[in-house]
Amino acid sequence: MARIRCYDKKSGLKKGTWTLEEDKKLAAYVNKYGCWNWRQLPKFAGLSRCGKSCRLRWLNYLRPNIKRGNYTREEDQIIMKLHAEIGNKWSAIAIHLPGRSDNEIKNHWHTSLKKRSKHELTISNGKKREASNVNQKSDEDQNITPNESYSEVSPCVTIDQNMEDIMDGKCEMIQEKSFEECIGNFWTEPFLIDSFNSTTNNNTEFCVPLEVEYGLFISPFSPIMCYDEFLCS
DNA sequence: AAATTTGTCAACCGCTACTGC
DNA sequence: AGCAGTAGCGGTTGACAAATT
Repeated sequence: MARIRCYDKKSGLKKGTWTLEEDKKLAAYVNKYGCWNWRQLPKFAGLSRCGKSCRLRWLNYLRPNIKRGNYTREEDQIIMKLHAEIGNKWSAIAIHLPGRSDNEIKNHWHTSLKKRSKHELTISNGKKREASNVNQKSDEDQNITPNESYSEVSPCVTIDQNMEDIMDGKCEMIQEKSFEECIGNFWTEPFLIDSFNSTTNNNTEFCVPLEVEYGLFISPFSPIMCYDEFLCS
């Protein structure tokens, strides 16, 4: 859902919906240098956003292999099961659903699963009370309320295609690979510096802090590599 | 066709945890 | 131990679209 774009007059920072241009800047910057410091990052990436906003946008929308679209029955079952066990620990639940962000899972819970969960609980309690010998429907039937169905194959799409659009096809993006498979490609070149003080990527000029510029920053996903090593490689 | 209600979900906000000094 | 800066989490908001009246 798009939000009206606006500026926070106090901080001068932009709020609301992210534009394609902003997505491009953020994705290109994080792809190249990693998230070395979310608070400082927007300044260096040329974004008028707060670090929190950038972090959220990256984690929920731009990071590689993020899934979008309908949830599979299996995913729903996992969410409901884990929620029954651990409650609103969305980040913990998200660990069990690769490609889904905690925010998305939380939204999905509030919009569909909560109701369904209550519905199932009611049915389950009713059946217990009745203790009838009526033929029970299969678990599958019980788990799906009318008008709801799941496709055999997940209709989910990863964000990769969207990222391709975002990067306008000019930046090498990961496609059709799991995040684990991609980690190498994705993070192995965080220090490809076009120039010492700035770097240009798709008409986007970045500023880079010295720590990052000289390879002192260590991406959590990349092997340790200092600038000297980079030169030697 | 217009008005109203409901559902969805991106994004914001406030709080806590963690880390380094 | 205390403080400051930062990251991460979960609750909430609000814009928009779809459904309903």
